[in-house]
Amino acid sequence: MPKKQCCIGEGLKKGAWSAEEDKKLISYIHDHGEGGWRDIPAKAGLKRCGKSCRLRWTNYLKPDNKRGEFSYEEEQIITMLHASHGNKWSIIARHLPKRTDNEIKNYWNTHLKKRLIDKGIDSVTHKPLASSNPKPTTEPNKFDSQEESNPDVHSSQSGSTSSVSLPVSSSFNSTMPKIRSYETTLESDFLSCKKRFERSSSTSRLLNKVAARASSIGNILSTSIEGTLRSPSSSPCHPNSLSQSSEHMIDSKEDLRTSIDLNIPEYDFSKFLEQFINDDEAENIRGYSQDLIMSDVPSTLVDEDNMIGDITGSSSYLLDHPNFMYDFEAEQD
DNA sequence: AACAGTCTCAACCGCCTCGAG
DNA sequence: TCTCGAGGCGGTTGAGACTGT
Repeated sequence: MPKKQCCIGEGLKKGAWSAEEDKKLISYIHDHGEGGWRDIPAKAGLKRCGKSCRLRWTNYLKPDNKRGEFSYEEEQIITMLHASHGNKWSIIARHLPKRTDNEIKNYWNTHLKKRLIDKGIDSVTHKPLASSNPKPTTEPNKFDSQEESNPDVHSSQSGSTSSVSLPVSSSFNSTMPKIRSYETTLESDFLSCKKRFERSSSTSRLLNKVAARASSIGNILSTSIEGTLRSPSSSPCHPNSLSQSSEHMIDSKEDLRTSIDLNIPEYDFSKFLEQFINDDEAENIRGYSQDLIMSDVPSTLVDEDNMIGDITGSSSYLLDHPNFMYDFEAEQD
């Protein structure tokens, strides 16, 4: 039997869908449900191929679809997942149930990819571009002369210049200890971040922002993963063990949310990673953290209120998805 | 106002996967 | 085991919107 070719036929229409066509398709799927796409055009009175109908429905007409601006939280998730999966848009879309892979793909290509490149990060590997410095942000950053909080970070700059980008491109691995030595012992809740901003100069506010987000994300991850480590029978890299141990550690999500451990003194995220995770995975997580930091708004536009919201948003996602890291492995397996 | 260049994103293309027979 | 076809997927295109001159 000769293979019936899709999308090739007399009088099949291409290009943008009209409102009338949309109406016919919606009406048909409402009455008969999804599936059997090959037969839908004829039954619905459309001069389109079945594939075109399916794409139109899934990408645009489906009522579940969330459209419009991507939230900061969504951007963070996409960036993190892209660091792990690359251009596997369908996998990424599964973590954002109301977004289509096509929409995510478009958003990546038109916004997020450029943003990473502008920050000096390779949009494929999610690592700092080796041979080039990040492009300066739209406005130059001015390091205050009184800035003393983190001289190490200053030393990474060229010294005399007053126009700098975030001091991360040189190497996130080497930046982490600097951030930690600056002030990563966070207090009991996110509001402590705000206190620190209030008493800091513009530059240290910027550094605080970087440190706070790195610490915050690190602590969220550690709180989730430490549950696994403390469970005597668990294997830290096994997806099931995490959920089991989480039950022991955390009575409810709300408990976790309120007791999230921001009191770990001299918290050493890098060391923590080395304890239980292989080098490649540790590298990936550093990559996620770096992306979270670097995908921020231009560094000169520090908005404390938004930042607190951003941290909370990113953290909330991780709280809601305690198996987040392990889902990657499960999917890849 | 007119034009050119750039950006966005819906839609298409072609290949791949997987289940049915 | 092989073939076929439906559906899924990622890359690419191009029309329209937007922006700058």
